[in-house]
Amino acid sequence: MDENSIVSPPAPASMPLVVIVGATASGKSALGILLAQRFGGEVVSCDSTQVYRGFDVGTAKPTPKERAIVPHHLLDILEPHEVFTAGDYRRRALEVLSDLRSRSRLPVLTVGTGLYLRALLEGLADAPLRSEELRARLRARAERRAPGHLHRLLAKMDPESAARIGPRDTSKLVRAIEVCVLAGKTITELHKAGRHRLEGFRPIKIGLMPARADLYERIEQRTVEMMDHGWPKEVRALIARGTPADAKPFSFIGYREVRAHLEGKLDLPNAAKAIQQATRRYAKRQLTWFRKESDVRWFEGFGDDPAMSREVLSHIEKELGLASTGAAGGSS
RNA sequence: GGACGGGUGGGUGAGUGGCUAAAACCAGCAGACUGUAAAUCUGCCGCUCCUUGCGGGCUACGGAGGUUCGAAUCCUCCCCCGUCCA
Repeated sequence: MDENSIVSPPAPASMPLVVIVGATASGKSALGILLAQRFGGEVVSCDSTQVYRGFDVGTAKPTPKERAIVPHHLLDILEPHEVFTAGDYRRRALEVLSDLRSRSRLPVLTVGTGLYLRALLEGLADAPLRSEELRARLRARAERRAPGHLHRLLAKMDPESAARIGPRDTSKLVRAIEVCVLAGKTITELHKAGRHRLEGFRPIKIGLMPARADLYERIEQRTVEMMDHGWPKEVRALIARGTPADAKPFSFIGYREVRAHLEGKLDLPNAAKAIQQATRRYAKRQLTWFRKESDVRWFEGFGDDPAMSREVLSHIEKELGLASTGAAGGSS
């Protein structure tokens, strides 16, 4: 239960950890399965939406068939009403990694959520957890006062982060103030104090970067497929099961549109259009984040493209120090 | 054939003589982001030149002319779209 002392094996030897980053629909899942299969590994999802039980189609969660090929972790670990944060992800992922280490299985991280990966690899500052009460108070207060109130408030407590955060960025302002109030220190100070980064693992990061136009095309096509393959039915079932309308996963891309459609507020073609657009923008934000990620070996294509997966395989073999046995003909 | 209404930058759409390369929104592009991150927020967004500046030049509001120191805005003719009347 203690968040930083997950079992502490005596000086664990560095173990490889494969990390696959890429935008949504770039083929991470397929590649992850292939790599896990080939190198005796297991897939560890790093995705803020796939943790929710029952939200399958719209989150492009690996199917039962895929999950039968190779074990998957950190999928379906929460009920829809539960709150989950980057810190929670880190704790859960550390447990999984330590389990895989003890069984000598290669972890293969499929990463859609950049913040979660960073939280795992680089750690988080030693800052207080979120407080729903405080947040509610802050937001209520912000609504009563003139615009810019939170920003001015933060400027008094922590001028440095106030300078960094935009006056309209309520989410980040609230967190910065929350930290000050709860910790009695500024978020700036806490960040300077450092973070506990992941030890005992050697990340091998690969990135999927198909051409933008191809990615967008695939996003559009995949949205249509999801609509045809039971997305509305899934949402209807969730509602019937009594899932609260304000449950977090209902605000994920697509779920809000499908709901609106089921409620007769949006016709199917327009719902699909809205989803495709939101997904494209999301993919773009992911790429902005991943481009900054250090030490990523980028591959220009989709993860399920056979030619490309051969390239990735031989790259990983090299990284793992295995003799290149593939028909691809390993060379340097 | 006649009567109205309308044609504005990738889209929607404001703008009725100078403060307009032209509001706003969308799309697009780029970026920030250490605990709700599929979230939240920021910048750019006609072309071009340079000594990158609240800088210069060019092009632009269906087309062609005209009025005016000055026009997306006024006038004339033409083309196209919508509605209505024949």
